[in-house]
Amino acid sequence: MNRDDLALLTFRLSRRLLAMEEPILAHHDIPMWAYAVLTALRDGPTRTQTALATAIGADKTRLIPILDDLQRRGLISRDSDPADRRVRLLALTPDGRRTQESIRSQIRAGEEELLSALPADERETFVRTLITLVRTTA
Amino acid sequence: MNRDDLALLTFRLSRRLLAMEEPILAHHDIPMWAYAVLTALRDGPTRTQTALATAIGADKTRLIPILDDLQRRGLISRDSDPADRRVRLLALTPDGRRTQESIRSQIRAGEEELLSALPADERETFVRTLITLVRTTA
DNA sequence: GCGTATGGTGAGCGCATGCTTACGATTACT
DNA sequence: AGTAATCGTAAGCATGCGCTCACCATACGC
Repeated sequence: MNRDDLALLTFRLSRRLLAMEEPILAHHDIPMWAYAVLTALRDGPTRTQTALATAIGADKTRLIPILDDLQRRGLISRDSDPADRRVRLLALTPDGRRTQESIRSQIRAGEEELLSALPADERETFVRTLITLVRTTA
Repeated sequence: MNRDDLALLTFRLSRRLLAMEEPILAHHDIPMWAYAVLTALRDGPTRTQTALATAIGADKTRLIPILDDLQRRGLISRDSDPADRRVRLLALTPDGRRTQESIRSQIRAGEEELLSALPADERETFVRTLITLVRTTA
């Protein structure tokens, strides 16, 4: 097979998908990394900012102002853990969850449109395999 | 479905695949964009550097030193088009083709290892769909 | 011949990011 | 009690990149 490398292919697709998301995120005034934070917290609170940074693939020192802004806007809560006062417990607020859901549904609509060109079984296989590969390479 | 967005997923996978490629490229002293150039030229010469930049998603002004270096190392040829002396005709040299093939086969080996965890039909569907989506979003 | 456009190139601005270092507060271990 | 490690934060360095502007050479249409 004479195809391009997976890195080049995923790099190109990633940039295009990010470009598709950009107007939606801009409309909510939420940068991409902030959205990644909201998305990561959707499944439940996170204990330690270090763990959150690792989960989303961001540098923890870069995360500080992002969390500051999300907290200031009332989209996340950031509490000291009584069990260990070094640690911050991070969670979505109801407002944060609503914002994340709103952005996600708009993004999802764009994804559905893009994926609609594919047979249903192929799109499902693609998404499932993508998730598997992200997990495998973690 | 409560999965992450495709942009976040492909962004993470892309970074990991690029990280997998990095030692291979470093060993050949070929930066990622230079490798993208060599890969793009594998299918045949390109007429205009502008077209090449567009094809690989790079800024044409960023391409200049990359092409300079590849040319200096004898991996590409860069000739003026007699039909239009503004234009550069770009092509792989035999050395460039060998270098691209060598890098590609090492990258491919790593990809095969990664993909080997998947059923054969799923990996083929994934790759084919990835290529389709890159084309669709161009 | 003139005006407009394109290709290639050089220079540079501003932003984002990976990474390092360091510090204070706190925890854990001996 | 002393030491080491961790968490969160601040500051900063170096690099890469998107993008703009400008210029020269060349091409094209009128």
